[in-house]
Amino acid sequence: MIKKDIRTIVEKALQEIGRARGVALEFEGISLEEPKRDDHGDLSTNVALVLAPRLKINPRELAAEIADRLSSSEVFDRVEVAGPGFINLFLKRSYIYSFLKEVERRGDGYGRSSARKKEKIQVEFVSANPTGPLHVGHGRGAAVGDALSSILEAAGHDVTREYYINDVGNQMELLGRSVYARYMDLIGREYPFPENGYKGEYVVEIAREILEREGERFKDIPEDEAIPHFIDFAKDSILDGIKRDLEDFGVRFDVWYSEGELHRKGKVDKTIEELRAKGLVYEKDGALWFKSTDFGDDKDRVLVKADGETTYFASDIAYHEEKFERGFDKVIDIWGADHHGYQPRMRAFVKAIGIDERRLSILLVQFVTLLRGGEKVSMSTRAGEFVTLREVMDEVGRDAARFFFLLRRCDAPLEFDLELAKRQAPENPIYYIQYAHARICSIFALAEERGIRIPSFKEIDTTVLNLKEEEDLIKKVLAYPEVVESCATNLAPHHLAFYLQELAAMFHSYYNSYRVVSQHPEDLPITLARLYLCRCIKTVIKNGLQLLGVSAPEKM
RNA sequence: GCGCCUGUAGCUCAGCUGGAUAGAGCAGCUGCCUUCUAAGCAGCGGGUCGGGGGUUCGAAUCCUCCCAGGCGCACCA
Repeated sequence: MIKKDIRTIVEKALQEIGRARGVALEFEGISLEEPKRDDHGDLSTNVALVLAPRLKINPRELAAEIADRLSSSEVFDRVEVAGPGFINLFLKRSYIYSFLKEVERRGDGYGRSSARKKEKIQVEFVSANPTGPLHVGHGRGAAVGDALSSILEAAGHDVTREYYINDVGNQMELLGRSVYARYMDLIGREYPFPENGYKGEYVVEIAREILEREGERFKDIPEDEAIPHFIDFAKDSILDGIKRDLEDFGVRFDVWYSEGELHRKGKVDKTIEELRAKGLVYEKDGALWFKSTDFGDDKDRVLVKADGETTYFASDIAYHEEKFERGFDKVIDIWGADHHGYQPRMRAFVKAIGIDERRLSILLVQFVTLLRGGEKVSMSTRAGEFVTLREVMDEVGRDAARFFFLLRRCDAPLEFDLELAKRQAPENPIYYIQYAHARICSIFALAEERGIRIPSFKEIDTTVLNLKEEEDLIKKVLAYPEVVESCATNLAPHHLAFYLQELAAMFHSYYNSYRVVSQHPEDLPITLARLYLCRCIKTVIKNGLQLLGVSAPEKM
């Protein structure tokens, strides 16, 4: 808010100078940011450094000229030129503090904005095959995808959360056979367990469930006739479990998109035909290939195998084409890092159908290493020994799980210490933020007990908030909308987690040094102003945690 | 071999759309609960930003080469 305001003022000054010199000066490529050091002002800009070469004058000279014009504005206390030509802007306290009324006015909506250009964005995430329960890695993808979606919504976009279900093909076949084998086992028949079959305990449970419901009626039905039943039953059962896990994890999808459906309505064939019409496919060794190398991939890819079956890639490109056909301006895929090799071929396809590549973003989420008291918990998908999202949620709770997943940049591997995540101790970062919120709530409880209502902006005198700590807190609170915006443009939800930690740290420190609710009646103006400040902090923490999918408890 | 990701404090990591003296948490040590929640606060120590070269007024950030680790390189999904 403040930054936008100031930017406009600086732009105006530039225009004036440009006009005087007969050159068009634009703000593009220029930074306006909060310096780390206080003596560099509330905001600092490098305009002069960037534009001076274009005017062929000394940066400091240009800086002085700009500073001179800026100082006529009443929002600045003073404007200084420093270093090689930075312009440091010192804002009037009254000007900064006046923005605090926005926090009250917007309330739960503080931090939400209407984007300059509202985009229709699809975020596809998790999309785990319905061949087994979600594991921790999927959990990370779910937390990141959901938080990112919420952030994009807050930034004013129209977001669709989507899960793509690979419900056809070899893997489903293998799943069905695995369950079938376990079923035969249960009724005492000899049947070889498929090679590379799904060995997890859940497969046995599904077989047992079928036995309970359907009895031994598959005993004498030919294998080929029986297996489709097993596939369908297993798929539905696992998918139900996945949906339940995600729901309990607080992740809700707008669309569950079935790969089978894509085939049934002929979209896969259609996409292949389109490529054929463009001369981008060819036959070799009995298979049909897409010339992805024409678009930067390092080898061509098979769309239809020699046995006539289409590949996973074929349906995936059909799906992606349809995403754009459905009118999404931007498509964001969140993949496990093991799929990164897939990126060039998908991008190749997008380019092949003439879509601006920038409309597709692919976020790679790195692996999660689980630790228990510093020791690695071993996981092997192969052997069916992986820790499920459900187990982690049950052990550490939903809030801690979600928060831990969001605490790292998503393309960096994550170490998740289960002991730490559930410890109710200061070294656990999740409680730190929630605790700040709860503390504010309890301050409010005390105030009300003393008959002091939590004031609105017009009931306070902001000039009594003259402590350095208060000023810093206010600036931090006012920076929140920009943080949300930056998370949205950078597709980086972890920034919000860090911001909230910083805000909580500033609050805790303030809380320990100063009293909000004073015992002395003559301090009422200060009490009211501080209560209002707390109210703003509380709003930001609550709104921020909500975007991350973490609760903001009133008591802890 | 090729490609992608990563390399920052003892550990886990921010910072990387270039900005002015590189940050946080944890671990270690020292203090703080008759006052709004000690799940908290204050203080102390800790760094050749993997290495070399380059671009720039300015590089942890951009380019390049090298080194180390992870992952991927199917007519599997």
